Amino acid sequence: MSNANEHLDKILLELRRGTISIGVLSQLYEPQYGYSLVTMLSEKGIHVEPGTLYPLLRRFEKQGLLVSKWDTNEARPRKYYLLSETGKEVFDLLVVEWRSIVASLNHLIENKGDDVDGDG
Amino acid sequence: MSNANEHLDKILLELRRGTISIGVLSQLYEPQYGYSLVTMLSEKGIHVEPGTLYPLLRRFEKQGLLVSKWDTNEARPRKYYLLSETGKEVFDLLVVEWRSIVASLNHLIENKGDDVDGDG
DNA sequence: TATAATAGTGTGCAGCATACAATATAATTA
DNA sequence: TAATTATATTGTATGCTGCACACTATTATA
Repeated sequence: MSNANEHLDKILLELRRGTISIGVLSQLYEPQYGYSLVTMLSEKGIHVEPGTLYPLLRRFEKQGLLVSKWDTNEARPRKYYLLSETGKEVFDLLVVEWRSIVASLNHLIENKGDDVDGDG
Repeated sequence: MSNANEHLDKILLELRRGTISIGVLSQLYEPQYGYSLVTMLSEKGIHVEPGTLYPLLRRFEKQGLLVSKWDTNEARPRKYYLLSETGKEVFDLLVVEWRSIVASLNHLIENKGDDVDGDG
């Protein structure tokens, strides 16, 4: 008990979840394949499990946010994903909303509980 | 089709989800009751459904992050929630991680897909 | 009676994590 | 050469968590 970290991990899990989509989409202005995304995002501080990423990529493709094509010229066949036009629109809007969320959250965090209101 | 907004909404839903916890906890350095949190957070840009908040508050209390007490002196009985010591620890750590996530995400967003590496 | 304030519950659905399976290549060893 | 291991690469199935939505319940007030 008193293991604050356990609860932390759970909340963080939830917190990171939503950020995966935006992280993945951000990297697909140029074609990438799943495996490269996993390692690349990991290097940049976004840890994504393969078992999370692959279904995500497929879902996004199904939704029309991504397009894919197999490259069988290389040693091993790789499935490259790329943002569609719709995907770019979605990503742009997503970024706008993301910034708004970050702003709201930061505001809350900075005046944590301090009940500041100008109308006194 | 081509309704980018539908997919956007889904991703945004996921994105906001994780932020609810941190938003709620941030407001509980001083006692608040559920209903006031809903309206207060809403004013500050974090929309939370009552059906989301109440279970969340109870879960957090069960996890020891919050403590609660009924105030029956006022007109209607209100259940006030407040951060416990553990809750404060968790919140502090949460903020640290949150900032880290924001930094990573912002970095990805800014160099979206531009494969910039200094070793080139 | 109707409405607002306040708290609570139950169900459904989405989606990540975990673990697992499958294939192909490259490197290692016997 | 053959068997073994490691790595690259994609994929699937199941379980758990938790939000959204819709709903119920209670009390105060008009």
